[in-house]
Amino acid sequence: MPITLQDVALRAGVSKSAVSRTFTPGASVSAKTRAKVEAAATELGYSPNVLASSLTTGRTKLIGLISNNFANPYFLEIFDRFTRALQAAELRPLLVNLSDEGDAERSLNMLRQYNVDGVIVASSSLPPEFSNMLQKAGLPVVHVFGWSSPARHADLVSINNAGAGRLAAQAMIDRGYRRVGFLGGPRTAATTGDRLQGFIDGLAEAGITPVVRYAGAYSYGSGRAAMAEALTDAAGVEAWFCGDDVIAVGAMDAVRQAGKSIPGDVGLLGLNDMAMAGWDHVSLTTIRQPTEDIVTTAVGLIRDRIADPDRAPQRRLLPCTLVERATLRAAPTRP
Amino acid sequence: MPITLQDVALRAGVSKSAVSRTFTPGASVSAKTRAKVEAAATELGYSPNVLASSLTTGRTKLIGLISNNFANPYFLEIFDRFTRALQAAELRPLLVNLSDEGDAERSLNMLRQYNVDGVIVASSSLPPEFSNMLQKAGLPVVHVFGWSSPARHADLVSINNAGAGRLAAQAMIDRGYRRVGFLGGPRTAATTGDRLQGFIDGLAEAGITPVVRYAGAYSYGSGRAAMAEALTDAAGVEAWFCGDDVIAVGAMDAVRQAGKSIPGDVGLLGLNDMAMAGWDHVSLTTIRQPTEDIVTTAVGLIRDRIADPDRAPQRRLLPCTLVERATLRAAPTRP
DNA sequence: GCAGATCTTGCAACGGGTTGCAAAAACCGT
DNA sequence: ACGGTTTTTGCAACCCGTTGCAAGATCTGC
Repeated sequence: MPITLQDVALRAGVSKSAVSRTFTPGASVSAKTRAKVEAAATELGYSPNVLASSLTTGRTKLIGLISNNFANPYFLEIFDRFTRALQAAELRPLLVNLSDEGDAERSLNMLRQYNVDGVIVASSSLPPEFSNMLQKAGLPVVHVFGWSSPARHADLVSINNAGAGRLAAQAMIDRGYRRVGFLGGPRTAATTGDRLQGFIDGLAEAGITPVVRYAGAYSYGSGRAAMAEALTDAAGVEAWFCGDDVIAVGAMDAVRQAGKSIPGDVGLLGLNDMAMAGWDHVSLTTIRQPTEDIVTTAVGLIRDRIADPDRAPQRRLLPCTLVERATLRAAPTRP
Repeated sequence: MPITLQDVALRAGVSKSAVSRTFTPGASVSAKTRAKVEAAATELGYSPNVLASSLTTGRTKLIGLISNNFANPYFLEIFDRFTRALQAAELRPLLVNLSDEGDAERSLNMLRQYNVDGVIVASSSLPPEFSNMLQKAGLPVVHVFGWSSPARHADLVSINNAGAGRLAAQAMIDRGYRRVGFLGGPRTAATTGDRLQGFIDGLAEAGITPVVRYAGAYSYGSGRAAMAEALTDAAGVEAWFCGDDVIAVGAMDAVRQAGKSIPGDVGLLGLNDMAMAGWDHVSLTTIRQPTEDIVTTAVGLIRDRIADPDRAPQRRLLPCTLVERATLRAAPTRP
């Protein structure tokens, strides 16, 4: 049923090789043959079978896009951008949902079965070991949205999490908050520790030590539950730096549920700047990740690494900025 | 570098065929050979190359998952469920972002190049013609979340949109609303018309004719803008049936922005019941799509159609239910 | 117009599997 | 132990392209 190289060759009255070469950029074909082949090809509606060609070339142009953050609206934006960026680079995302534990082995297997050219691990909560495992298995991988300092195997694109923590600390200090809390993402997430450390360091300059709590997952429910607990548990805290916007939104509801006002009674600072953070009723003051940059950088890195699998692990840390909205009280304007 | 069938055959001291057959369910291999092969395979860490086998079998176990709804948080849930359901069926989602127009042709081409076994079009705003085009090109396709009555080519899984419209009408009537509006999704979306028709029909029984407005897209911004306009434009409306939850959330903010209360001054009814609809500060009264059912049904259909490409187009319409929350006033309890 | 250099082109082998077919092996009943 | 079945097995061709190689065609310069 589908048109093959053979069919086109026959129709154009040339050999298979000639047809193959017309579709291979940089191969040697005369203008005459090329014309004949192209005519025949469009006539027949032929498009080469990538998978068959991958057998000999070893390239499938398939990129595994792995994540386990399917409860965090921010990741819809991530997927949107990644799919576009990959498509623009003529690459195809094979989406892998790693929400269910224990699939790591099977996923690796799968990715090898499909001969993916590379893997993008887009997750803040998958352990670096996972990326390293893939990398060791010979797959080019770039890890996005995670970072644990010692890991030096897979390529990495991330924000400077410690820097973001310090930025958050500065925002708190500028606004005169003294009793401050950190409501991190999952304790196991590589990023959480870095953010906390930066936060602690930044606050230390003002002689402040933050209260520390964790949400169990990057989700509304976890943020809400964690904050509900923290409100009785650590009642005196004036403002919380949340490890993620969706956690912050959950926290926000817990605060309101408790009858307190934002930012009057409790201040909240998020991280990500997902679209929803800008919605009127959310208006979350937050630290923006340069999502677009992160994505294009990641796609660039994966292409580079595919081209040269042996080069040293790369690391790109992109800067964040504070986005002022309505969940922290205003900073006093300086004269 | 990667282990091949050949390697395993050599190691196990059998022919390639024997190895191939041990990995083909239902093929004829003796227990003895199978044991030898399996031992050799695990020893070498072999897993068959799906792509190579697809050459002869014609099956890639790749499913194109196409959408253009990347601004609607509901679709993160959709992707989550689809990826899981497909993975559970040993199928792999090749994610295609069709947000940019004009890619239809290229996408078809791509899907053919990758020899996908089938396509799931998960979109309420892609025209049925798109699915039909794929179907005509010989790809098994099931269209999810859309429905236009006359289309009878691709398989379809959807809710009964007209029914949902009537359900919405009934909800309005039950609560004593008389001046009612419909704030649909994009005018071009297949579903919008059906929902409106059902809504109109349902209201007609009570002698009510709704005001009709449309949002330009399934997004917060579109819902907000459309409602902002409608508030001056159609000021007397007491309650709106919104074509989608995210539109309803946008509308909600527009209403509040205008200084009106919900549901006091303006009632809102959504459709989907995405996770966010249940968040405290949203608490959207909405019509629930049985998402899980829809997804498993769709995956079932695509498997069936792959098995039998020539069977008549199927259509599965699943029932919706009303989820009572806080954006419509309470219905008077009947004695 | 010709020898030599440069392009094009087709052949055939290859990549990693699958599968029809016939030969070999294991089974059966007596 | 033997003929007849039923299974199991290996061979070789095939799936759809790619690519090294050598032969054929074209182009150079003189």
